[in-house]
Order: sequence, then C-alpha cells, then structure tokens
Amino acid sequence: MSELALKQRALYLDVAELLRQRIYNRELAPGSWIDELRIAENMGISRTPLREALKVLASEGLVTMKVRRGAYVTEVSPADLQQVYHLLCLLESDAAAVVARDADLPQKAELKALHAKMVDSQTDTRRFFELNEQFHMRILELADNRWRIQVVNDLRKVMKVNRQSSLLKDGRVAASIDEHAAVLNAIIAGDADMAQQAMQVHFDQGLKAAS
Amino acid sequence: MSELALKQRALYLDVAELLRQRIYNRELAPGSWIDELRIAENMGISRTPLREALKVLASEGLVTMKVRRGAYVTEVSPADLQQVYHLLCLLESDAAAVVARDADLPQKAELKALHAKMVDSQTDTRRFFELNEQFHMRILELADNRWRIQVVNDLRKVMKVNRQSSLLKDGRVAASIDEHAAVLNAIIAGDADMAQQAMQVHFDQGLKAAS
DNA sequence: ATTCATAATTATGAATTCAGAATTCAGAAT
DNA sequence: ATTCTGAATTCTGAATTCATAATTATGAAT
Repeated sequence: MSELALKQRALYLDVAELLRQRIYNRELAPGSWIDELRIAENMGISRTPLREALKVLASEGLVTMKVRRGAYVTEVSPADLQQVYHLLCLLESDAAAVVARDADLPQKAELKALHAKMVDSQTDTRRFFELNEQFHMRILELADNRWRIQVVNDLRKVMKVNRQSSLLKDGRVAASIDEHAAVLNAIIAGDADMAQQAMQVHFDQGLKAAS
Repeated sequence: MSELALKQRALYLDVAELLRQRIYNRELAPGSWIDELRIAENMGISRTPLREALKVLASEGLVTMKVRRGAYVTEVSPADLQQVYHLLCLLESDAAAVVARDADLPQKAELKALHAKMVDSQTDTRRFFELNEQFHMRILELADNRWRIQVVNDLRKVMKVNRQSSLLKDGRVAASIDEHAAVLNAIIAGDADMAQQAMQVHFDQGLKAAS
C-alpha cells in the first residue's frame, strides 16, 4: 500500500542538491576535480543520474565541464562575487520598485508583519537570518516575475560558494533592520523610486560591511 | 565530415542546440511531449546524451520535466514574454550605464564604428539585424560581467520561443537606429544615467511596436 | 453500450556495459 | 639521474540493458 515512498522529486535533482551542499561546505573544494566513480559509489547510485546532476550544476555555474576530463568545481573569484552581487542588487532593487507600484494593501500588511517579526527576533541571529531571507524572497514573489525568481535563486547559489559572502555580518543586524524599514516604508507609500533606492542602499551597505 | 572532425564540443551541447532550433521553429510545438526514442533515433544517437541535453534546456526554461512522464516543451505565455522582456531591459540598461562609466576611448570608438555600420546597412534587413545583435552584445561584453552575459543569453533563448518577439518589426529600423544613437552618445559622453535611460527607451519602444 | 478489471505494451529512470581518450607507470636509452 | 617510449590502467562519454511506472488495449460483467 503506502510502504513505497512516493518519489515526487527526480533522483538527479536530489543528487544536485547534495552536490551543492558539498560545494558550499568545501567538501568539494573550488577548482578540484569531481571523481564521478567515487561520488556515485559514495551516494550509492550509478554514474548516470550523477552526470545529469552535474550538467544542472554546470548550467548554474557551480561546476565547469571540461571535454574528456570531466567536471570541476568552479572557482569563484572575488571579481565574480562582485559581479553576481551587482546583479542581485539590480534585480532585487527593481523588484522592490515593482512591489511598491503594484502591491495591494493586504500584501503590504504582510510585509509589514514580516518586518515586525524581524525586529522582535534581533537577538536570535539564526531566526533573524531566516526572516531576512523570507523578507527578500517575499518581495521577489510579490514582484510576480517567475523568471526573475529563477535567476535570483541561481545567482544566490553562486554567492553561497563563498563563505565570506553571507551578506549579514555580526553587528549588521540593527543597521539591516533600519535599511529594511526604509524599503518597507517606501513600498507602503507606493513610492517605486524610493523603494528601488532603499533596496540599493541596503545592498551597498552589505557590500561595504563585507569589505 | 563531422564524424572525422575532432569533437571539441560535447555531444550533449550540440544536441541541446539542435533541440533549441526545433523548438524555435515549432517543429517541437509548445506544450507538446518530447518523444525521446523518436528523437534519439532521428538524430542517430542514444537516449543518454539526449536526456542530458534535455536537462540543460530544462534549466534554461525551454523544457519542463515531469516526473515519470518525460519532457515537454515549455509553454511561454504572453505574460512570460513580458516578464522576460522586463528583465532584459533592466539588465541591458544597467549594462549601458556601466559601459558609459567604464569604457575607454578605443572601446567607445568601436561602438561608434559598429553603429555607423548599422546606419550603412539600413536597407539590408538581415545584415541590419545581425549588427543590431552585435551592438547589444558588445555593450554587454564591455560591461564586463560574465554572469550577466550568461543570464541575458538564457533569457534571449526564452524570447526566441515566440515568433512575434523579434523586437524588431519592419519599419522599426529607422527608429531603432535613432534610439541606438542616443545610447551611443550617452556612452561616449560618459553619462551613465542617460545611457541607462536611452537603452530603456529603446526597449520600451520595441515593446510598443510589438503590441 | 458502458464500465470496470486485468493483461499487454510502451516509456521513463537508472544501472550496466563498452569504446576510446587521457593519464600513469615501467623500463630502456642517454 | 633524467628523459623518452610504449604498455597498462583509469576515466569519460555514450550505447545498451533492465526494472518498473504509466498508458493503452482487451474483454467480461452489467
């Protein structure tokens, strides 16, 4: 009857996610060669779904395929991080502008509530980080552009390859809340330009803190 | 002949490109199921590289994988096209601004020469279209952000799925040249804001012409 | 004729096998 | 000791095979 777990996700997607995690935590180091046999055996699968997963990561930019010599973990240089960050800033700032223009009252109230939760959880860094993610993601969703969501998610994966790119250093929490508040207020006021600028300021400050 | 040639490109990439062409020209219709056996036989290859290619197209958004029922050509709605176009406008306008800020004199001269060629080839629509592509691409390259180039190229592939999204209707050639001139002049003047706005105008006009 | 149950067929997802390129290793020549 | 050559090994890319899920066809019961 139900002893067979329903596989909703394809195996190669799960494998891709496992590989991402190994890349994030440096178990697979930047620039290193990916040993298909070893990993397939290690994961208890054949090379076929593993190779499919590698192709997905390649199109995300996390992995680089070299003809006849296999897959390598992409080396993400500081310049790359800067470039990706620039795009995230551009895409998310525009999203904030769109939301300021288009969001209805309940949606604005939702963002306001989310921000209030963030204020409440200042001391719990982990929780705060979670809500921070949610706030950004909710703005993206409200901007109602599935292609942007896809692109932003892919770019974030690239950012994650680098440890230091957390965008949220200790001591940034209070400042971050203020910056978010500026974005929120602009959205509530329906001021697209201000929302765009406020989000850009938020990103600029995050970059400054990282350097 | 291609059998004897040294294969620098992996087979699955060539297969992916062939599939893209078949999707662009509606040989594979939007929403239709992709028969792996038929196509593999038709291309004279096994299902393995074909399935790898399908995964690449899936991550580009051209194809949608459904668990246990295979691959389908993604249906790109008018709303999707609008969303993708919006992102292209955003990314390319910002690129123009970056180039206005950073390009050196030889690079600006190169763009000027490219635009002059476009003016000369107004009558040859095909040639004009080619140079138009080159102009946009050169600006992207000069903006020096490989991740943006990657994203823009992927988004353009989605646009190509729709016939009417050519961005360049007949009769738009003259207007397009003027709009490009505005972008070019802003870049030469080193005025980032103006370059950004001029490129945005160019995109807005293209959208207006399409509707 | 319609509906349901079951058998046959087909297609997907994944493992296995295979051919050949790339690399490593061993031994000879200097 | 070092370099060169060629054999042995390893690994990639691709074809083939296999297990099972999904679909279609068949036929009995109403």
